[in-house]
Amino acid sequence: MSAKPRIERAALEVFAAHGVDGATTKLIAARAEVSEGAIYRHWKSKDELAIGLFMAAHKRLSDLIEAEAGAVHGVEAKAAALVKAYCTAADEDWTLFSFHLLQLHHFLPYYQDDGRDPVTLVETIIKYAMLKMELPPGDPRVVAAMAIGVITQTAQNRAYGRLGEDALSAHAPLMTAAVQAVLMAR
Amino acid sequence: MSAKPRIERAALEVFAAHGVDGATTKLIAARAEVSEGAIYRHWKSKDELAIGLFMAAHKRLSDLIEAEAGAVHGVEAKAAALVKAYCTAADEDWTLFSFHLLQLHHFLPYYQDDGRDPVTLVETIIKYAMLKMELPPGDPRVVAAMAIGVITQTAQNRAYGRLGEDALSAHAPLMTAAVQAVLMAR
DNA sequence: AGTCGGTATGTGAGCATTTACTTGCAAGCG
DNA sequence: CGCTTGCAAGTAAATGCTCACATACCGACT
Repeated sequence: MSAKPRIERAALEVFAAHGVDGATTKLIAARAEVSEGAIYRHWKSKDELAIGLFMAAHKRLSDLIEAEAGAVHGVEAKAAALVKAYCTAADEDWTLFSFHLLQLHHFLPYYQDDGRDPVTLVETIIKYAMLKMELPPGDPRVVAAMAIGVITQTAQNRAYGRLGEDALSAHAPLMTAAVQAVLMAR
Repeated sequence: MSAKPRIERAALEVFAAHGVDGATTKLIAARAEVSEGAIYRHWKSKDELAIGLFMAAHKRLSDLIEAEAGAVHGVEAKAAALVKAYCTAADEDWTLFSFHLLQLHHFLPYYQDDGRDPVTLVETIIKYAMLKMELPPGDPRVVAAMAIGVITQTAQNRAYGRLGEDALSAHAPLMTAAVQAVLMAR
């Protein structure tokens, strides 16, 4: 079988476990059962490999949020959609999702600011809902952060092994109620 | 002036910016205006330096939570106390706080499981409140994660430069209301 | 007060090792 | 054949850390 997908999987696992800087090309190659040189047939550098994987996760999550939230109306439903988007991303590829979650700050410099990242998307939804008086007023940046925090911290604790092996979606009802509560609270 | 505190400050800044693995002893020494060797007069290794700083932040935050939450009664007040504890830690030394926040997962292996970390403390408070029927039932591990997420994600976004330069405590009222809402939501 | 000696602190050149990455070669394949 | 994919061995640079040496500090003893 071709080495490229094996390398991607291996890299994902190693990056998630050790961080981008802590991961070595040797480890990735060994885990993929491939020589180190094989990596460089497909990527220019270790960082390019890492960025590619990260951006894939980033795009997937953003797309899911846009799709789910765009398909429904009203803040309550949009909150549920947000939780659903995160849970779908987490359930369909937990390694990719947790890599994105835990290594986010490593890639901040590479962020293109096109407003299509999860935080900005949620911020926009909240701003709009405030305009329509569906939400009480308040700094949308903070409200967005708090709402997302409900989900991401739960996911983080799962990644840390504090929540057992259940899928993230197992906690979706609880998270949905909490996100809705955060949005309305003031 | 003695080099040790200068090294601690420099290391904190470099670790927070580049991560533990991404930080080099050369960079730390340069920033502290000290030779590399000086570091090793006070610490056995780069990792020991990092762990020491991390544990200081960890202990400070845990102590604040225990003190603030222990001084009041009722979940509402304890929620406010939790927010206050985080804000105090963040305001009194933002560099130390953000280092702890962003590099947490690097130090998970070193965690001693004495129940005195922030998450477990909050979990215990929640369990007790549920027993006393002050809170609706639900997985305390998840509820604790969600409540803490409200605060930590806000802090993270501040660290990412998305919230301006205001102190974290500037958002305390909003966060307090949100945490209380999360606790009661179901 | 002065000076001796031991210890703590800081230097900077340098060490062994590890790191990301390259290169020459060969096999697979349409 | 021509092109892609993979390997094994290598390279130059960087990294964490050490060590011989220099200086500052500080109490004890005359």
